[in-house]
Amino acid sequence: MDRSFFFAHALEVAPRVLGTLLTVDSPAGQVTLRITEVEAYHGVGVPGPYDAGSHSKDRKTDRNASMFGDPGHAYVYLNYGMHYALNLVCSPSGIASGVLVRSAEVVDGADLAITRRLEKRGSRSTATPIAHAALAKGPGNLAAALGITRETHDGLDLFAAPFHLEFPSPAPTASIMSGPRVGVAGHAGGTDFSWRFWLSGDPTVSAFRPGRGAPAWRPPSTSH
DNA sequence: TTATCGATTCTCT
DNA sequence: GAGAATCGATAAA
Repeated sequence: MDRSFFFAHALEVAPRVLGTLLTVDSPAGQVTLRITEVEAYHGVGVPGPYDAGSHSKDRKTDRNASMFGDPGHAYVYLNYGMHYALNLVCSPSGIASGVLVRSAEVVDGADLAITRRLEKRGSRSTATPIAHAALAKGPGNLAAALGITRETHDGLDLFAAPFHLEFPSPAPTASIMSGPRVGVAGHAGGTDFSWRFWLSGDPTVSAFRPGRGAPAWRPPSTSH
């Protein structure tokens, strides 16, 4: 796998990135993930429909600057004031396009991932052990398991330390599913895009949560 | 097993 | 000042 992989639009890259082995190194050790669930986002100036759920939907800002940067780099942002999320920047520089890594299976460094998850969770909950399949389930958990923050990893090259990418073999194209993105409300005209991709039946794929914040659009009533 | 709700802070209007 | 690409605990069933 080389950088040219990321020169395409996020929508093309997203399904192909499934199964990729992502390693992040740190002084504490390294964690390797097998990516199982992603979402595509794009911004202003990109061909295709207006993506109202994207951070770069209107213009370049301080936060989303990395999304306009070179492909094959990381875009990391803080969400809900407490969770970091990792994006893989796509498309040539100047075009905002990225793949949000939602979930993955931890294939190496599980002990370190557990430690980081428990550290972030704090002393509040003592019980509730973390199942292996849930170690990197959801964008916030995934970033926590890898030890990724905006301060330390935003804008970094994915083809240089501390990152390492390895293409899967064989590519698991046969079992790829797609559907609406998660947690993105208020799409223009109520339309959503099937820009979420995951490996069918994989236990690490995050659960779909309907009804968090009512959708801006409702189907016409059949009664009355 | 499924649904609801509080936590917590940054970003952009 | 509102709302956000979420998580995990607790309540309800």
